[in-house]
Amino acid sequence: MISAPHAESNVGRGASALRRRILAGEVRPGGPLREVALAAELGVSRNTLREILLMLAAEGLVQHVPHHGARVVQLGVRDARDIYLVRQVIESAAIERAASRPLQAAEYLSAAIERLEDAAGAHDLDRLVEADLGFHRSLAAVLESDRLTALFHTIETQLRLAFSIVAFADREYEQPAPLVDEHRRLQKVITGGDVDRAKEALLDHLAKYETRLIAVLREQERGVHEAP
Amino acid sequence: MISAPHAESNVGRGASALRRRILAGEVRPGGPLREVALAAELGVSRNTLREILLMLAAEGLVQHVPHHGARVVQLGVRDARDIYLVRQVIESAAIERAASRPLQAAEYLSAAIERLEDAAGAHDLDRLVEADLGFHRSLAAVLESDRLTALFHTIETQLRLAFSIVAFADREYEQPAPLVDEHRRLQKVITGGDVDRAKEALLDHLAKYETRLIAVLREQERGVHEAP
DNA sequence: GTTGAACAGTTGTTGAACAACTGATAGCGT
DNA sequence: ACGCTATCAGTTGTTCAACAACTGTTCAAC
Repeated sequence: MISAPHAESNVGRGASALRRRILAGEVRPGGPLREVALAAELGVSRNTLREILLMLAAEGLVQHVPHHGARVVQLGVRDARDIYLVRQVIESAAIERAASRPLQAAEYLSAAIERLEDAAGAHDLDRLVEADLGFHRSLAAVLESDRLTALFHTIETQLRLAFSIVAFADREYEQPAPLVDEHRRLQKVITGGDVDRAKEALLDHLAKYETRLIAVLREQERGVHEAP
Repeated sequence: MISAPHAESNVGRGASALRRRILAGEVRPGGPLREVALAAELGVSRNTLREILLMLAAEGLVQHVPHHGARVVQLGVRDARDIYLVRQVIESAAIERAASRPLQAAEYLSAAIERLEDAAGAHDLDRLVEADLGFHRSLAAVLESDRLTALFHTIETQLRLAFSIVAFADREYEQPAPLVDEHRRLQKVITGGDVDRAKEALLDHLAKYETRLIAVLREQERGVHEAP
């Protein structure tokens, strides 16, 4: 019964590898993912690669167009609005629930804040983005809903994809102090118990990032339109 | 440019067929889906069948266990709680949004009510279940969020799966009049504009069905436990 | 009775092959 | 120059047959 540590399957490994590549920007959003070439690069057969692409499609990293294969998802303004609407819905609900289980919420969020402070101290941009997302993931986790957590995960992935482009264009992350402060304020008002005020603070916070992301995406869309 | 009506792909057709079979109860929840046999029955190759299974897994109809293949999802009490939590979150959010676009909400919901009345008049149980779900789908549609709509769709599918078993055990649907009335009341209070009262009515409604579903699932789980 | 080794059934994965579709190119007629 | 269509190369969709890897079971040996 010493069940060997289950070397992950090829599609699992391949999916991780491709996910990493895409998030690293090795294939630009909208760019095609050719089956034969990718299969060779990942060292798997084409059939296996197709399964990998299906998985990443379910994760929202990849888009399937019939007879044109898979493309890396390219977020548009419409997607950004949708994503932030979902975040409003999920995270607001989490705030409501946090009010009825304050100790657990406080624990989750303070741990997240610590990670944010560490990342800010290390001047590591990737870790900072990660910790920012992590804070909100912890908030969503208060709901203890597998399905909402899964949805939040796909959204997180898509945001990471967007950030991998946006981060350079956004000065905010270069001055991490106010970002940490703002999340700390969020934490306090959420664990404070005043649901309405907490929700309001959250919506403000999200709206700020939404408009910022949309601005960059608009710029990008215009660029695509201008340069054929 | 007369682009022929795109005969659906094999995996699309196969997925529809298998979905229909599962929802028709031809494979009982928890039952295994053997690749070779199924591929033969659906008239596709095993590779294609695997893609089909991945799609249904993304839809939440099928569950993948490494080296044991796919099983029809078997909802447990925990799933039922989660599903109804998600419905609370999504439909409550929809009610809030409905307040700011009352004409559209009224239109969607009244159409849904009409379908419910038709189904009730026809004494068709399947159509009644469908119309019940349709009412709530219309409510969720007010959010106009692709991602939340998609999540709601997977939940709807899982509920259909559960109902295909539960409906027989539940007398409620045999007397459709109160069911229609309750939804009509919901419609009125939602389009009425009093968000808090509407939410309260919704939560009551959902809680009723949740406890009913959980009761049946518990019964079922006990049955499984007793009869090896 | 426990251990362990062979076994049959199933999933995981591969490679090659062909069909079907798409977009682009080149040629034709006007 | 313009529009049509025939062809073509590249890509995806799908199949097939085979083998490797894993699982639960059966059966024999101790």
